[in-house]
Amino acid sequence: MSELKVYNSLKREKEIFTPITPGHVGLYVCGPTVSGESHLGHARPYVTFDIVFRWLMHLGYKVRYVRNITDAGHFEEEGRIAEDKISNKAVLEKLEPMELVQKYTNLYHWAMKQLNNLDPSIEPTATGHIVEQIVMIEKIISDGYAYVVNGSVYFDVTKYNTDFTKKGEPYGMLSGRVLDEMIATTRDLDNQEEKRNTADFALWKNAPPEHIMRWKSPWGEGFPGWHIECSAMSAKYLGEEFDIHGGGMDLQFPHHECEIAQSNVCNHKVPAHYWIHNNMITINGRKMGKSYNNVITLTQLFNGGHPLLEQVYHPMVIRFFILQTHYRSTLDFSNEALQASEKGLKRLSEAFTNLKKLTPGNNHPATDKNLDNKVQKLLSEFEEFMNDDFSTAKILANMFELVPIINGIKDKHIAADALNADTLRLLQENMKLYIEDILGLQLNITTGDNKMESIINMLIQLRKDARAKKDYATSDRIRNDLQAIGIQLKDEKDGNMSFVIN
RNA sequence: GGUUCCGUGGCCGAGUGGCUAGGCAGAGGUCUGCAAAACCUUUUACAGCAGUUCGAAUCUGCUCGGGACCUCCA
Repeated sequence: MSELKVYNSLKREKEIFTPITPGHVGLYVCGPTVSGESHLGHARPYVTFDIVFRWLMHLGYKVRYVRNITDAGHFEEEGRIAEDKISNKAVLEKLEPMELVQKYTNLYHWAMKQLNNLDPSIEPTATGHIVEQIVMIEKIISDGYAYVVNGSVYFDVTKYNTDFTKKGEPYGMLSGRVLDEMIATTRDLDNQEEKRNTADFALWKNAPPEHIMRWKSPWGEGFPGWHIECSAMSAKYLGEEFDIHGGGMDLQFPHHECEIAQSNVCNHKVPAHYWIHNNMITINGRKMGKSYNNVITLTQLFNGGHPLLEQVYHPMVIRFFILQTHYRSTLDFSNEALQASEKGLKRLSEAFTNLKKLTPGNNHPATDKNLDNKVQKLLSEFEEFMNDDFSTAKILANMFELVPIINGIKDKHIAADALNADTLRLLQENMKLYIEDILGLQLNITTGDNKMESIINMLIQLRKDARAKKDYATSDRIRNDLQAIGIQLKDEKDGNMSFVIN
C-alpha cells in the first residue's frame, strides 16, 4: 500500500503525511464569514477538504475536523474606516446582527448539504470564543509582541520577524514573503497612524459608538481582529500543534501567516505541520470577487438566477466539476465547461447503475485475461491516486476508462465471463466505495418513488406492446412525451427498455 | 512595482524526461422501424526561441502572454 503524500505549502513540496499522534488527525479548515451568502468560491475549499476528511477516515484515522464560522465580522477595509461588516449590513437590513449571521449560516449549511459535504466534527463560532481570543491577546502583549493604542491592540510584526528569524521562522515563512521588501512596497493607506508599521495587524479593534457587535475587554469595548479566532479555536480543539491546516490560497497571506505568528508567540510552535491550500475558481479567467462583480451565489447556481448562468446546475455537477481538476490548479468556470461536466457525470452515473445490476456469478477464470488485468490495474490505481495528493481527477479518468467495459458487459458486447467473478465483484465494490464514500458523489438516477416508477414501467409496457404491433405512432408518442417531461427511454439490445430521469 | 503561479488539441483539463490521460464537442461505423443511448474507430497538442540530453510538453535560459497575492475575499 502506498503512503499518503500531501503538498505542504509550508515546504513547497509533497511530503509523506505522518500524524503527530498515531492513528489520529487534527484538521482545521477556515470556514466562511457569514456576513453574506455562500458563493461558488466557497464550494471549492469545502469540497476539497471534504475529500481530505473522507480519505483520512478511509485510511483508518480518527479525524477531528474543525471548521469555524466567522460570525464576528471583520474590517471592510483595514486601515480605512473600521467597519464591522456584519453590524454595518445589519443596520441596512434592519436585522439583529445575530439574526443575519444565523440566516447566512443556515444557508451555508444548506449549501454544504447540497454538495454532500460531511459535517465537520466541531464547528466553532468566533463569537462563542471571545474569551479565548482575549486570553491569547493578553499573552501576546505580556510577551512583548503586541501593543495597545487607543483601545486597539496590534501585533508587532517587525519585532516578531527579528526574533523568530533567528529560530528559522521568519514572518513570511508560509507565503514566501520577505518582510523588508513588503514594508518597502506597501501602499500608503489612510488611518494607519495607530500602527507602528504598516505590516502590523490588529488583534483587537476598539469599537466606535455606532458599532453594534462589541465585547468588553481589558482594552475597552471592541471586537477581535481578523486572524486571532482561528489561532484561538484551533489551539483549543486541536492543540497547540496539530496536523493539517487548510483553506483557500487567498488566505495564505496574510491570514495564515498571521495565524502562525500569533500562535508561535503564544505556544512557541508553528501551529500546523501541513498547510494545504486549494486554488481559486475563476470566471472567464478572472477570479470571482466582490470587486469584479462576478460573484455567483450557491443558491443562484442551484436554482438559477444569475445573468452568467445559461441554466441551473445540480449540486452534484458542481461537485463533479470541482473533482475533475486537481485542487491546486485554478478551475475556470464557464457554462460550456459545466455542461460538459453534466454530461460526463450522467454517463458515469448510468454506467454505475448498470454496474450495480450485474451479477458476478460463480467463480471462473477470466476468458479475457488482458481485459481482466486492465480492470484490476485501473482499480488498484484509485488508492495510489488518492494517496498522491488527492488526485481525484485521475480517479475519474480511470472510472471513465471503466465505463465502456461496464456498458459493454451490460450490452453483451463483452462476454459475461470475460472478467473473473472476483474482478467483477472488486469492480462493483471499488466503484461504489470511491464514487459514494470517497468522492462523495450521489448518483441517484432513479426516482426513488415506487409509484412513479411503476407508472413509468407501465408506459414502457404500453410502448413495447405498440412496437410489437408496429404501431410506431403510439410508441413514438410515448417516448417523445416522456422525453418532454424529462424522462428518457432507452431501447436496449435485448428488447428491454430502461429509463433515466434527466 | 514586489512576491508567486501558469501558458497543453474546438472547449475544459491530467501529466515533471522516453509509454494513447480523461471529459465535452466533431467525423465514420455497429445496433435500431426511426431516434436516443450504448459500443467500436478516428481528426486537431503541448506559447515562441535557444540550450542540456540518445531522447523534452516534462529540465535550463531568454522572449511574449495571462492569472493570483501584496486590500475584504474560498
